[in-house]
Amino acid sequence: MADKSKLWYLENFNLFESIDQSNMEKLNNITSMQEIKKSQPIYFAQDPSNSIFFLKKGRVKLTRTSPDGKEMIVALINPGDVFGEMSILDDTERTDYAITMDECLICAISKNDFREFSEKNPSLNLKLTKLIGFRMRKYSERIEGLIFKDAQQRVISFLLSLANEQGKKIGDEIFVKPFLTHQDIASLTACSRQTVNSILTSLREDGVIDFDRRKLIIKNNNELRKLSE
Amino acid sequence: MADKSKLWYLENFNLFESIDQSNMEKLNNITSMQEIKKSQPIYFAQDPSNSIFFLKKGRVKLTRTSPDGKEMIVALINPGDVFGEMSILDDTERTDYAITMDECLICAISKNDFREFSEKNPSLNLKLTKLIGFRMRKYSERIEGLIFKDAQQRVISFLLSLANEQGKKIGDEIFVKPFLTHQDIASLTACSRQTVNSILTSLREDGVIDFDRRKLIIKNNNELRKLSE
DNA sequence: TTTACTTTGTCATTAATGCGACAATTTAAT
DNA sequence: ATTAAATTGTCGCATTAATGACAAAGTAAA
Repeated sequence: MADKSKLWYLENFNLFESIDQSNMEKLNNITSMQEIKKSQPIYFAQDPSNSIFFLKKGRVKLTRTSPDGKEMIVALINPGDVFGEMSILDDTERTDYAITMDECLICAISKNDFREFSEKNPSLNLKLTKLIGFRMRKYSERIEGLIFKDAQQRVISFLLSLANEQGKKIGDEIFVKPFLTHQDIASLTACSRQTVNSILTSLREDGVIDFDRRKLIIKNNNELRKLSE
Repeated sequence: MADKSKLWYLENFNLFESIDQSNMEKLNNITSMQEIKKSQPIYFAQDPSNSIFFLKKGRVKLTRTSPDGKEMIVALINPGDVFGEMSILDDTERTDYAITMDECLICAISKNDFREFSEKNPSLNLKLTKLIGFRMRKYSERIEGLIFKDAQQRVISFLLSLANEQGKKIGDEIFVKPFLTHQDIASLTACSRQTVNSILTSLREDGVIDFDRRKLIIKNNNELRKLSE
């Protein structure tokens, strides 16, 4: 199931994969490529949302900030992912803030160009529809998690999805190179930094994970999965 | 802003509004109308999702249940609203459970018929896209609320949206005929029934609302709005 | 190397909310 | 009309997780 969903993702959401050569060139013309340094904003909340982005290299995080300054991470964007696609559905301003976490290579397409292009490429349209459906499902899973799960279950669910997306299986264990601070994990799972720390520590004590500043290892995937439900 | 959003809703999401007479008849042919009694299921979780529904009369609630039996209300559906439209984006099974709250008149269209029909009616397609965008925004507002707001703020936000959608303004006050139990409000706002009760009671003590079993009155909208932020 | 800054780890305290219990009230069913 | 069931109102207690504080460890900068 975990692997299946990853595969499915790759097959379905590499948005431009099935575009033929001649269209690919047209696409290239309406596209601008940019290298962006670490910790640079891509767009801000309240910006007009008139582009869709495609991340070639690096990592991006989308965040939202509460009136009193708390940060929530809406999503982590990995190479191959699309982001900012709400602009196609909706002419309202951006509600989130996009910032690079690494040096990034980002491809941008204006909303209008994209609409025009996708009208002539039905397969792209279909993929976009699937992408939107996927996003909706993600959102509703998140709502469900916030309502039904406690902090530990949410953190574990996050670890599992991280392992699924970024992990390398070595024997029974899954290795992940950590690139998120505890504060990041807290902003992703809606709890405090200290709570994240104590959850991780107690999971390590129980032997289901191991971690330090340079590695994160899922030692007992099944047990973790049980704990997350 | 509140009124604007209601108007916008009516103009944009009365999905079939701008369909012309001849197409309306075609639509009628691929549509089945059903009267359903109070407290009857329309579909269950895990059902194949192959229809879209259009509520003509009555009220429907969409719920989801946690493994240990807690209920969350995903959405309340009012006359004029579409529901089950995720089926268009997505061929997976239903994740929610739809049940009537009143005697209802419901119009159903098979997913495939709808797709076919909407291909020939670009305006419908556009509306559908807007609807999806609207749903996404709703979802992300809900996530934000769950993360940034406490129980009282969430309950108040709910009261405000209820007043906005169902309320009748009389002078400075807004009257709403209550049709939800405290437990329902709890399931909508992700807190316990007792917490809802004590929040409502304390708001009544402060004079910003009034309520009993037959009425709910928003006495001080501005104050409520302030409290919800 | 020295210094400043960020991140992690830990603890004690506090605040928010859940939960069980039970009476009072209202509504529905017979 | 009587009885049963659902809903509301109120407690006190238990639990979860936030918060503030501070030391230790690691990282970046000067």
